Amino acid sequence: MSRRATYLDVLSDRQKEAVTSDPSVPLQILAGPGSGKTRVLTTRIAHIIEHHYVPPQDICAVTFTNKAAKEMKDRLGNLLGDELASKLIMGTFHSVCVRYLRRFSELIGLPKNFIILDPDDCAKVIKRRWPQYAEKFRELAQESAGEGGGEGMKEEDFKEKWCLNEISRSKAKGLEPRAVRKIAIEEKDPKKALFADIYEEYENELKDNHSLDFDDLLSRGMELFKTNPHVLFNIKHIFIDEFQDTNHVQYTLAELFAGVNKNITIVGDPDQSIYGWRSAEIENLNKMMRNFSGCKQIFLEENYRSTGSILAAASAVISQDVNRINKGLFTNRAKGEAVVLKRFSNDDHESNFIAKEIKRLKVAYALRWDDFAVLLRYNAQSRGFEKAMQTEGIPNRILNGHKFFQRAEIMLVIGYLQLVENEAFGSAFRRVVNAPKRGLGEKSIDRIVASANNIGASPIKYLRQSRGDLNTKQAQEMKKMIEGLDTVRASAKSGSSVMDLIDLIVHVFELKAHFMKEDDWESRMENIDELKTFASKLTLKNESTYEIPTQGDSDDEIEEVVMDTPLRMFLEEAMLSTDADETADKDESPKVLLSTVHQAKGLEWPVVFIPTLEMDIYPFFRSKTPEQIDEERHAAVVSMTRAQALLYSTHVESRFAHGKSRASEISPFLPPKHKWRELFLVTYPIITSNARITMAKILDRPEIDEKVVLEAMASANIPHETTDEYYLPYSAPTTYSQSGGSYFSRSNKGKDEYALPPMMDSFDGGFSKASTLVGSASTFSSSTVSASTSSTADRQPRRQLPGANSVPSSTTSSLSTTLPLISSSSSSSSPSIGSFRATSSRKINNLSSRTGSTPVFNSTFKPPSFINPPPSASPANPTASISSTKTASVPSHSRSSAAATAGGRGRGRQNQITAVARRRAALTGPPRPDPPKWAPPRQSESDRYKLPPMKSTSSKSADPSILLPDGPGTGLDRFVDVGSEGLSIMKTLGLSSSTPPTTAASSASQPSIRTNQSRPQNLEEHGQTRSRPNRIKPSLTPTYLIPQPTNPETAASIIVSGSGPSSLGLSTSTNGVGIKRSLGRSTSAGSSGSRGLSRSSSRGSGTKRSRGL
DNA sequence: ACAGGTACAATTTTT
DNA sequence: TTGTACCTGT
Ligand SMILES: Nc1ncnc2c1ncn2[C@@H]1O[C@H](COP(=O)(O)OP(=O)(O)OP(=O)(O)O)[C@@H](O)[C@H]1O
Repeated sequence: MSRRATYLDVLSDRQKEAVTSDPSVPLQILAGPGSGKTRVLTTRIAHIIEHHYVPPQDICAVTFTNKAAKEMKDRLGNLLGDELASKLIMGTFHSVCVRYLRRFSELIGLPKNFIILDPDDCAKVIKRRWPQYAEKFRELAQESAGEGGGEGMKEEDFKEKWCLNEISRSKAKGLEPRAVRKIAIEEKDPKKALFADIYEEYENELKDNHSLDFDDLLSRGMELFKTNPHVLFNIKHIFIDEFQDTNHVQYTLAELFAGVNKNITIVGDPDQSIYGWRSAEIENLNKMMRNFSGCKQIFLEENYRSTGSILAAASAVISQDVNRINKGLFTNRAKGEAVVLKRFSNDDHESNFIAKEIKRLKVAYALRWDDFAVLLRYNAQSRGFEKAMQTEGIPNRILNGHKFFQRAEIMLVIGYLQLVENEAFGSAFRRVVNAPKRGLGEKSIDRIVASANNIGASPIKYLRQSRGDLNTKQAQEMKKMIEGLDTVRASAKSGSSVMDLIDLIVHVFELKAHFMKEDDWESRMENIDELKTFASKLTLKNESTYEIPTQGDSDDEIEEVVMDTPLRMFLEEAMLSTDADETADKDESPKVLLSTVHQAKGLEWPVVFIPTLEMDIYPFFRSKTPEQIDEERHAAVVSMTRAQALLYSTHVESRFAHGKSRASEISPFLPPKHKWRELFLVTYPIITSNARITMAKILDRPEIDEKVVLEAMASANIPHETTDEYYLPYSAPTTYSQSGGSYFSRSNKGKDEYALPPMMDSFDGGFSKASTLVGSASTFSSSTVSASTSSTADRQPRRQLPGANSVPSSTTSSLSTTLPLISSSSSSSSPSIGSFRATSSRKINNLSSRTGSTPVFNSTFKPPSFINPPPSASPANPTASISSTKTASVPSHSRSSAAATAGGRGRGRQNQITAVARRRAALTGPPRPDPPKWAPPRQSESDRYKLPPMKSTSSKSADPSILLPDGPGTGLDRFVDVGSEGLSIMKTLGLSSSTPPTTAASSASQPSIRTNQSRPQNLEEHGQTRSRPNRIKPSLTPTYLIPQPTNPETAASIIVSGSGPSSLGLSTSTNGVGIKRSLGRSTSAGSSGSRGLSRSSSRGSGTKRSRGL
């Protein structure tokens, strides 16, 4: 009783009505963002369990993402207790379907151990046959051209991607190949007919493969429930969140779950539909009204999430959609701070602004890193922002889909696991069979598969009984591989954990040796460690997972245990999870989130940044139809309405892409300028104590202690009021004020005129002089950073990297790779740290086999001795030892003809840039420390700011207190986020807080940890030079295998105990292998892990690299 | 079979 | 600028 009162108490009357509405009446809750839909849904579930005595295992709740499912489970746990909550059948449509399919596979003729196909594997199915298809298409096109038709038969529209999408769309609509063919014949559409063939072949291959793709999970699920409705015998009620984004099959599933009783509750918002591109149909809302007679609708109108200002701005955007029914959303919250709409001259300034502003706001409002989110239109946009945050030392996390699982090394290990689970899974066979190299090329593989098909067996089964036409060596290798698989399978049967299986696979198939043929093997091994961590977290999670109730007696139970083997669960989860970090521990160090709008749906943050509010991004340039444009607008509005207290939107005049700067216009979604005055602040916001009070209220947090905040701001040098100069990259605020003064003041005077910030680039004629000054200032800043590092080095020679000063310029690029970016363990979450292109993205000659971390250098290229000190040289000096380990990755350059090769090319380029930098220095040049060559501004960047750096800047660069925020004058506490932790780290390391940057920099030196092919090169260049003494990144030991706890519980406890930024020590302890091991593991699990996870090169690793492997 | 070089292409959203 | 598909030579 009292409990019920409790949960109803926190609801509005309307919400209460929704919660307590008769469960037997179908219910639609339609409401705008932040109106508490999800809260109502959750509470309603609890209510029905508590008040209507429906057992939780009889309730199914479907969300759109795993994240949302987790969130809901947590909230339910709070309402009902974890035990009850965990019994609910809850998850995404996909994951729920998998559970059922697994359980009842035999009912629809599915093998029990079917494998979920990775999208990359799906693509390969099509790709493999593409030449055929393309040929056929050309024939068809010619024919139809002859007949005068030919429209819609353009070859450029017929691509693999299109086919894959089309397959997906067909499945989402519930169309099988036969149905498509029928339509094609009716419509006399040759293209569609060809597609039907392709589709059919695709389906056949999947079937032979014992595999299902994502869409199959839904459509086969639908098939199961249609043909065997009794498997849903117990379902008493289904709840669906974000209903506006369901597609046809999902709608059907909803109906099937609702069953004859039609007990269904859905929530949705037509204005937030953003998944039309994957066949979501808003129409489903109406369809539901039609198909569920007596369906009740409840509208919620009050927004509880955001301030008045944010809501007003969002309304101004959404109301441009004229066809929309206005839902009259309102809020009783305070108006709050104005929404900031800021324009910058280019993308660099935009991202710098965001990074710096996050730092400022965090202190000024006493927030945590995870109170901030930067919401993007598409994933690739994260780079620039990641880089900026990196530079500012902001711990961040990128939500990236399940890219981690697409990395070549991960797919390889998973491939072996898949074959252990189900050796008929041909995609895994193809992936794995020649990695490590077994002397089989594509031709041989095709032959094996073909022969196997002929006798109707899987390739492995075929190979077990016949050596086909393989040569002796190949046949031997195959035998060995199959024996290896059998070994692992036996281990799996005997109950080994997935972690152990992974270790076994790495061992049995000698994957490490395989990886070590390439110079980025360390990061690959790290990623495999990460996969193990993922596996261990999963084991824990699965213990609290719901079971699908079955009719009949309990001997099923035994079967069930066999069914849900850890391996099977792992493979499932690995395919379905969007983010390896999803299972992240709650107490993991907080991070700023970089995410796409789509993944941010349903979530909220105190502070949200929306960059790139520009034409061709919002709406995306490929959006053509009004529906598509509307959806783009929805995306923009969804972003805006994620914000609780502060919303910043930015756009730029010129964006850098594909090596070129392109002019960019503001998004047409923004309201007309005359409305800006009431909606936006176009200048930098001043942070007042009033604002702090409002913030606390909105967030429902304790009042912020003014005194504490003011002190923090003072000590971190954070102004209440800022100007452009404050946001200049890398600079201390005073650096440019003199030169830029008049210019800035002008900009600041511009009242509500949308004044161009001074950081314009040179093509703006009007301000050319000033902008030149400033532009050059910021240009120079990159070199300034270099200078700062080296000047620090000059001041603290004993701490610097051995030999750093004497680096011959021609080899500095190598050195760069030995200088890792400094960062705290928390900031290490960002994927880029410590990795570098030289080894990551260039394909490099295989060196003769290397052992351990001792690099083997080609005789023609001798690295300077300091690069490669013998490991023994350094026990007392971590720096040296670490750089030595790093060196293992460097020898990319160790090739005979440096200039001709990839590595050589890379170096050449760097030298070129260096030359530019030096020339510039010479031009402007009051003497300043020789700019270290490992941090040259990227060429294009320099091009963008046409002029050489200002003298004043360069002279300032000599002033350590300005250039080195952490210098003796400023103190560590400047970077508040690290604070005591950083200090204690320093102390642990025996360094005083006044230790200059380089010290920490070098002590934190570390090998490349995760290699990210897609990361811009200058990222690490800047990162490395940007000294961050108080951020210490744990170093990961590259060479030896980190022992894994065998039992998941141990593993978990280690992870927990080691989580958080305190996983340091590592950075310095050289010989403390023992420590490193345990801590290193935990580090990997916690922060540094997510780094590699979150960023993996889009395709680079997944596809291209797979060849290398 | 495999490695290296060159020309070219192209930039979304996800389970 | 970066990633990759294709072509070449060993
Ligand atoms: N009655 C209420 N009183 C106070 N706060 C509320 C109330 N209802 C919801 N909230 C809060 O408002 C915020 C938004 O709620 P919720 O996420 O449920 O909204 P939503 O409608 O699902 O939003 P969206 O459509 O954007 O996903 C949450 O922080 C929630 O705790």
